[in-house]
Amino acid sequence: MAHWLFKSEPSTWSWQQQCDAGDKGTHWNGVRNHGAKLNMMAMKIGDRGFFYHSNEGKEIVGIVAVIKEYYPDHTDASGRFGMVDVKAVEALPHPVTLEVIKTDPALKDMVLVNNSRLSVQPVTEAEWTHILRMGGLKG
DNA sequence: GCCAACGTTGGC
DNA sequence: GCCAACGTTGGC
Repeated sequence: MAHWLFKSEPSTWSWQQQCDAGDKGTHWNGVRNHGAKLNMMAMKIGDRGFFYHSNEGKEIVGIVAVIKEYYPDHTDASGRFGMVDVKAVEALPHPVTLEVIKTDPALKDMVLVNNSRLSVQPVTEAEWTHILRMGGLKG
């Protein structure tokens, strides 16, 4: 199972809103970047991803699951981009901040550190388990 | 609010 | 198909 990181500005779409959407989940629409698109196309149902708040907070606040694989984004007039559906799984008891991530040698190769503008990113198994423990889960 | 980094657009 | 110009993102 692959792991991912979804970025969102809380003022546009927050973790709280994701939680309020419940098990039905929501469309992760609005992605207009080919790198992010390729990552979404690689997602399978059941894959997990971190939910990261950009600009405000700048921290990983929760975990989402992919519940629908890549399909066309009806909000994209050009028809070139698609989206997946995700639902909230659980919150991190201790959100992991960008500041902490940047100072941790084990996480120095994270895409979040090296290409912070990419809105949907892959996360390695090592990074995933490391951050889960830092966040207070499974550890 | 500023600005660097990056992606996209469009003229050639 | 190249590349300059432009717009957007997101950390600071």
